[in-house]
Amino acid sequence: MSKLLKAYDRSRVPLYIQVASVLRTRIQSGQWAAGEKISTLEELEQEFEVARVTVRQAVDILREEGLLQARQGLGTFVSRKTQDRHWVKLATNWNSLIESLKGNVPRRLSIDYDSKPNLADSDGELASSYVKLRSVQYRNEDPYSVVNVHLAREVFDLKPDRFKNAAALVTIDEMREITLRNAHQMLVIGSADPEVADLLKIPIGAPTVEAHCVVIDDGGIAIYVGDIIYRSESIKLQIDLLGPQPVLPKRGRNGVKVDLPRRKSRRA
Amino acid sequence: MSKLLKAYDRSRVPLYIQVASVLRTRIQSGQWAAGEKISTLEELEQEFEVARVTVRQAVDILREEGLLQARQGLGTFVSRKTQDRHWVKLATNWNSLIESLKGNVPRRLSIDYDSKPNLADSDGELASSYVKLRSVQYRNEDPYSVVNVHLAREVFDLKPDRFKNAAALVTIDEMREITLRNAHQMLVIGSADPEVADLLKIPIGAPTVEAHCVVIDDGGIAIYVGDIIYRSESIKLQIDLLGPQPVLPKRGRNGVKVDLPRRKSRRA
DNA sequence: CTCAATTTGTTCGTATGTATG
DNA sequence: ACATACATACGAACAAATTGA
Repeated sequence: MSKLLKAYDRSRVPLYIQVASVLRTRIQSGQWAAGEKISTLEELEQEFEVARVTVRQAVDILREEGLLQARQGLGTFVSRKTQDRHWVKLATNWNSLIESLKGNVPRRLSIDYDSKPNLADSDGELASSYVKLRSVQYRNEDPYSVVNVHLAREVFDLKPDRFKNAAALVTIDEMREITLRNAHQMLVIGSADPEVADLLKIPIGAPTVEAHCVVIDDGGIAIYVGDIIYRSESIKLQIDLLGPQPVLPKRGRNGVKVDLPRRKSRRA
Repeated sequence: MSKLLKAYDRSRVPLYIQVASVLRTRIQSGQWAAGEKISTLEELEQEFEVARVTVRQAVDILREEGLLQARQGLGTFVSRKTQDRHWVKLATNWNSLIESLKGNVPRRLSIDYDSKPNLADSDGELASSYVKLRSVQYRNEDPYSVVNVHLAREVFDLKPDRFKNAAALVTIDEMREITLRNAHQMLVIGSADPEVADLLKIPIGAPTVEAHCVVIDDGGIAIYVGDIIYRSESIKLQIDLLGPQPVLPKRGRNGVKVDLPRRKSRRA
């Protein structure tokens, strides 16, 4: 029994697929550079402790993907053109979040006028009613996130047309009449259900990044609740550990007067 | 051809596994409450457009997991005791990071005295030499992260014994003689290679959160470079969008004099 | 109590995919 | 390339348990 069979039992994914993904990672991470000759079939056979045919199946997959080229009698080589992935940087503060949304064009899927969001503990209080907006975000014709937004009805009614056609947060950011008390985001790793898989063009069960984003106004009401599902492939998160700059009130030039977070309580 | 077959082609994961994970998500998300009767086999058959037996295989998996209970003639029900997962909150600032590390006991795997870390663009300059520490972090006997730390040799030599036996960042935090200029973290979603899968007790290819954490001293040298791989299951990330409090210099009571990040440049 | 409707449980046959040696 | 074994997936038929009319 191969060393991997214990792990194989855990995963249930066909062995040759597993081997393929390990090899793919080695190429994409640069562990095997472009043009380089990779281990021989025999070496791989021994390393993974699987049959020769199984290794071949794995290599075949990567050949179809264009990552590998095999030449009889010579060996298997990493293709030259290994274009690196283009990353989408997830925003970790209000300003960059708004900035990143400005260019985006959401494709609206549906609007539902009678729906309530799920709130966690520190997500403020429910508004009396919400409008639910569903859309998909694209970047170069490629879908990269599914967005489910619950917008407090009173806020939506202030600029219904604008909210229907632009990113909701950008619109909120522009509205002088709204003052924010808090805005936060909770991220977890999930996996794509059939519907999301279809929208994002990824396999069912593929890992996703699920963001639960809540904006609370000065009345303590959750006026915006966004549940956003990103395809995890192209997501990067940059976090400055030593105090990212606080959002300063001067930001008000754009209309939003932001309450500074309280210095206390956080570490209580 | 079933609606899912196109997606199936994308994923290559056995159909019944895919169906099982969708059902599992519905239960864990509370979409199907505890005690509730779920759709009949026939309905699921139609929804997923797969054969009866395939649905049954999926249900069987969840029964073995204890999530479902089936009763002939009656239906299939969600088990009462759906204990929710216990999350590990990833730290997003220095103080909470240090705090979260203090209790932890790393199990050292190896020490390598001749190894260089991979640095990204804004990761500062390389020190002349590094010590590489490899360990696994546990929480209640369960492994949850694999840690690969490169520590500047000069820093390591100041307290070699301490660094060998405690979390490196905590030790750095305690050292008066070190002043920090910058510390940041880059997160991406990856997948487990055989070695990591074995250490974290997860299937090969299971999604992981890869953190690239860099600490730069006042000389611009990357004195600490940690590549940490978390099992993604139990990771939560909480981000305050409206200005998380900056780490104040008063923190120096603990020995570390921290340079405030510069107000400029960031948005240049 | 019996009957019918509903729903899970079981089995057969067949075709294809996966993995070994 | 071949022979073997087992896993995956389909469709269909039938058996067994539960409920309510």
